[in-house]
Amino acid sequence: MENPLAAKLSMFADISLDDKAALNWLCDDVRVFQPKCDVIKEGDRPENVFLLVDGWAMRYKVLPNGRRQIMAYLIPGDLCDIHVFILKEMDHCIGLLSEARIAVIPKEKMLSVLDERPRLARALWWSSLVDDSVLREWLVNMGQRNAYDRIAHLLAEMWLRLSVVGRVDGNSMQLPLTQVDLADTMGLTAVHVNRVLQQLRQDGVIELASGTLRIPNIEKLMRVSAFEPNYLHLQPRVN
Amino acid sequence: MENPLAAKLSMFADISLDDKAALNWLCDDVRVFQPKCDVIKEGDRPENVFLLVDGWAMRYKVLPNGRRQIMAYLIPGDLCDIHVFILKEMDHCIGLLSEARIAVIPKEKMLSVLDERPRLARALWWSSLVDDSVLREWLVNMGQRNAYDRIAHLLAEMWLRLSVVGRVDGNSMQLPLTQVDLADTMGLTAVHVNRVLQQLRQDGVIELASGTLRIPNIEKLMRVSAFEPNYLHLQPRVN
DNA sequence: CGATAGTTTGATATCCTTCAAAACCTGTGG
DNA sequence: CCACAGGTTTTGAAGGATATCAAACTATCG
Repeated sequence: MENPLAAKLSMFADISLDDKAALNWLCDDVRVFQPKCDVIKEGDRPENVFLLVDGWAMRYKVLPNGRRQIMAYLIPGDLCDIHVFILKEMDHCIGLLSEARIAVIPKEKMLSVLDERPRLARALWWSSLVDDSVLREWLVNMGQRNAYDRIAHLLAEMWLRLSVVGRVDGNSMQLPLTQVDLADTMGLTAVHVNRVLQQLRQDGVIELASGTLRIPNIEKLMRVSAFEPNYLHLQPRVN
Repeated sequence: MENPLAAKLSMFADISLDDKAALNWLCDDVRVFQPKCDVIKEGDRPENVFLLVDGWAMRYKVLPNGRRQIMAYLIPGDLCDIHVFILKEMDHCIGLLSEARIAVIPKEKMLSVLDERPRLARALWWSSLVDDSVLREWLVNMGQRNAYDRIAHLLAEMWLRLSVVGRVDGNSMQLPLTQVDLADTMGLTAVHVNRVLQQLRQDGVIELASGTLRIPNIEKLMRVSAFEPNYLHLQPRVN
């Protein structure tokens, strides 16, 4: 399968064969991690950059009172901050939602590629600006949408992001999230997430069971969530 | 008054006199803008970077249904994305909350400084990573805290950020926000913000009137909001 | 096949919203 | 210097979305 980062970056720029080779070189140390383990912990001072090659991860934070907020999902092709090592220490954790294959990239290696391949550097810049944009949209989601629209919006976003990296198969995709995960993402309780999901199923918007999400009608999902894809900055609009 | 960006960056690294001169050179085109006007609009393709020298601005988005979400406050020393021009178009607006003095920096100028002053480039990198971190914390705030804690937390954050750039005078600061602004920031209604502010006043946590916020006891504010300043990455802890 | 994680259900509580109106500012023009 | 206009803050009453608690049900996996 193609390098998912190359797939994503080619939404922004033409990635040459040389660039692809450089990306593959970055990914020459791929390790397998078990689900539920933390790749980076709050307080760490990371010396490497991680590139998720396969599987799902999340950024999250646990408050003193025990509540957890998930702040981002990382999917194949996502880098965990190209420049983390600038900060003195991590202010949040990155944990795995599924088994994952992760490329471990020493910072020197990352920096050398950024240095020698300006076109790639620019594309990676674009990618991290898009990550910021996604984060802002999550804030909008939490602040301005009710539970139903909020969950629908998240599912639509993940569907689009996954399709860019070839992880959508027809009208279904893997969704390795429990209802508790969804709750901690959306600022809701698991109980309420459960009821909303039932509603979404009843309305024929989604089919969700045993880790597989089927979207019978993407337009409908987009419509009910008032989804505006511009914030994903996929200029050749997906779909 | 000192360049507020230099003040902020020196929280991260020693900024040399040369670096300061470079920063001042970046800021040689300062323009005055009136409150409530938009500096950048959704859909724009900005060719300049803006540095807020004085006043308050906000990032915000207006949904199709008319609801507004404020996603960040910009205060003196804040850049509106050092690399916006990489994106094809803006996905949100930047509007002014007060009269403001803004340095307009052509992208070439910005890029040349990043190129020639690696230490400064690194410090600006740090700054934009901190901005991301703040955004993530806002998500935590929305998702996991109730209205009272949420507002207290925001006020604590702004107090710290403003003190870094010398905008806190003793135990008071300017807060050019209406209760509607606060509501659109926190995902609450203005009515509820009003009642929570009354509660905060009653509890002796804040004094807020006519655009001035007084915090009689910072420790108390930090305590009630369970404020953990690590996400601001001010290594020599302020206070 | 029992243990454990995840999902579903019901009943009740609460936080926050909605709507509507009054009171209060602040600036402006007469 | 007053009056008026528009934005902002405050108040009250009532409704709704989501939380909380507790228990049952259902998968999944060694």
